[in-house]
Amino acid sequence: MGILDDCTAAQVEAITHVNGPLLVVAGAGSGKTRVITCRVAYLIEQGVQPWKILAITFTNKAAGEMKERVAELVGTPGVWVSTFHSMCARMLRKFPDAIGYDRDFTIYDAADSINCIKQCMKRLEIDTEHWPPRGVQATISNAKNEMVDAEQYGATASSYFEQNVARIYRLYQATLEQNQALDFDDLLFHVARLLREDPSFLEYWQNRFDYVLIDEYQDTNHAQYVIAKDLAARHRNICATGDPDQSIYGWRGADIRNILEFVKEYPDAKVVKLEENFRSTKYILRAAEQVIANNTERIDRALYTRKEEGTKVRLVAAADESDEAEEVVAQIEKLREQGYGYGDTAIFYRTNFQSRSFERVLGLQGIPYTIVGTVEFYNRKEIKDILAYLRTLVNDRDDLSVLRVVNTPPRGIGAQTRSALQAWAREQGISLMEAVRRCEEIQTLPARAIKAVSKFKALMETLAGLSAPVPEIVKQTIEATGYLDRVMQSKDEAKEDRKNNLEELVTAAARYLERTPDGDLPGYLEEVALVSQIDEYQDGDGSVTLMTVHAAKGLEFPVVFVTGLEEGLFPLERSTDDRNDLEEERRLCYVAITRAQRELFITRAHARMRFGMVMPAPPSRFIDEVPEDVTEEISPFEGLEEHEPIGEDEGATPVDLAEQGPEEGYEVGQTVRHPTFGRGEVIVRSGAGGRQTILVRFQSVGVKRLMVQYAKLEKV
DNA sequence: AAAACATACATTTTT
DNA sequence: TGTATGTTTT
Repeated sequence: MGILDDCTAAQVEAITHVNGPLLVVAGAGSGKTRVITCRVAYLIEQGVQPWKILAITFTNKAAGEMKERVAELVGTPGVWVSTFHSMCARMLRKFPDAIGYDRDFTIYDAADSINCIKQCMKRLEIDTEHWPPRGVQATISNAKNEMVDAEQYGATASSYFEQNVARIYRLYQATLEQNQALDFDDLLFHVARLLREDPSFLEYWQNRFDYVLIDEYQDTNHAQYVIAKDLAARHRNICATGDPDQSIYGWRGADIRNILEFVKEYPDAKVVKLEENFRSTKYILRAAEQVIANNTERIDRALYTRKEEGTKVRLVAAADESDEAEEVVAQIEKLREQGYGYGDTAIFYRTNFQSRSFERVLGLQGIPYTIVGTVEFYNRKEIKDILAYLRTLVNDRDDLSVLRVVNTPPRGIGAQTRSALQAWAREQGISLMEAVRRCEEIQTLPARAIKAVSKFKALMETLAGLSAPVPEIVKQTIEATGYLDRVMQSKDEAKEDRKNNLEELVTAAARYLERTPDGDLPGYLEEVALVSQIDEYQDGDGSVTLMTVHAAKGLEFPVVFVTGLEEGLFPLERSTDDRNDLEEERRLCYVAITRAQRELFITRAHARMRFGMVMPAPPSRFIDEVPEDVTEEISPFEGLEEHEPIGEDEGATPVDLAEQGPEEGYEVGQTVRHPTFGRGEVIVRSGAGGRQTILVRFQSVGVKRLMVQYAKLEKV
């Protein structure tokens, strides 16, 4: 089986271009990832040593899949395939001295980072109410992505906010160093900086790779751009692939210009365009094209497919989010009659909170479903607690983690004692754990506290002394610390869940060891810190997949529901003012549509519960941008045979459809009276005839959803 | 130190 | 609406 079998001429051109810069501009569904994979295999076949090839992907999942496929194609492992973040972590662990760190530094995730910033703000006596640490973190993160360090930031800070951020940034950075910790942005920033400032670091890594390939180049930020460019500068064998229309990470510092200006950077670059789509039917592709055509910041392209026309894009307008979910489920059931399984189906939404209504209805109907990344496993309290123990074992200078575990579960080291420990550590210029070790020297501590702290110290020494495989260490930590006992003794309603999560953590460690037989605790912690939501996703278990549009990047499904197409939600309200933001929302919509292979539904609700209040939701402008000749409207409730009546009026007889003319219906603004709810105003209506549903805001009980044919309403 | 109670706030999107 | 965090009470 040859590498180039089944490839189009354009694909072959991209795969076989051996020397010099190469840009592959590829539309959605054009087999871009396959091209990169084949190219890597081809290079090896041409005699390039596998370990001289570096391929950078967007997620760890994509990296794993690519590695596997290359091994299948040429039977050679050894290609370095990873994400920017994982790659940088490995580079820094190789030369930790270059940044003045230990080899076993800790990686802080976003939550740790915010936590740390919060503490810095408290120390600086900066009001965390007025300036949320989350916002400060985002500002610092952006600066790092632009490779602006704390000093530079301070030098250019003009507003009062910026000046305060500069102070926080400085202390935050100093704290990170003291804790031997790096946040996500540091991983990139330090590597990018070292490549520029440290000649030996630059030389080592430039010589290490002959070929550098970067997938999803449209989503690289400035630091990533610098890293890719500098790594490839010696051999100039850089291959970037991407689709400007799928750039959806601008808010994270991704700079679409990186791909748009690739040819300026490399004037001799070969550019290959892949315009044939192998994924979607004609109707779906037309819809996607017409939507994205409304963007101005783009390279005009003509995508085409040789696939059939297919089914038209179905537009569904539901009454509210519950109705939307019910309608989606009804359509899923209907498609099953046509041979589609649950596993063929994906439900996409703009924001995570929208998953709730779908979860509820799917659960109620007993339909198997998988949510990709809502309450992330590694964000759960019990998991973070145990991970903090493990981090402490690897790097005991990480005060943040030590502080987290020192009295978890409670062991008599209260707030007083903790403050005393912290103060003394600061005074002595030592880490918190060092202060724990020397607690007997602290004059201000009462004997009882010293006893408790000493016990903690002994516990940590026991754990640190374990030389066992990673899953065993995790298990020991959960048990020896008394954490599990504490959970089981508590009256916490979720204690069984917590126990299961802790067991799952041991299993996860075992899986890690299987993948990485020589893996150790530091390696496990690094992997845990850098897993993404999508990395956990496994298809093929026959369940409906729920995820945000962002998470859907790179995936495809036979049946796709793009939900919540409402002004203010998709596009998101805060993105509608700025044209660039709006265009990114539109690209996001384009990404969502182009995930669909055969059946595409675009749904919306007339009203949606937000912040506990029902808000009217006008249709998204993106719906108008889908041409009418590729769409088909589905009236609500179609296919839903048994719709539960609202209220207890079991005896109500359905009104014959024909008997109820449009003049019988309710209009928005109509005042009505209900036997139990009293007076109210119609705020939303949907459906027609006997199946008309209205939302009524009652003076006494708030908003209720009523079906006109069942509710005993009278017009006032 | 833990439970009971109160209130604030959330909705971008993620490595 | 639901969760997360803080405050009071025991």
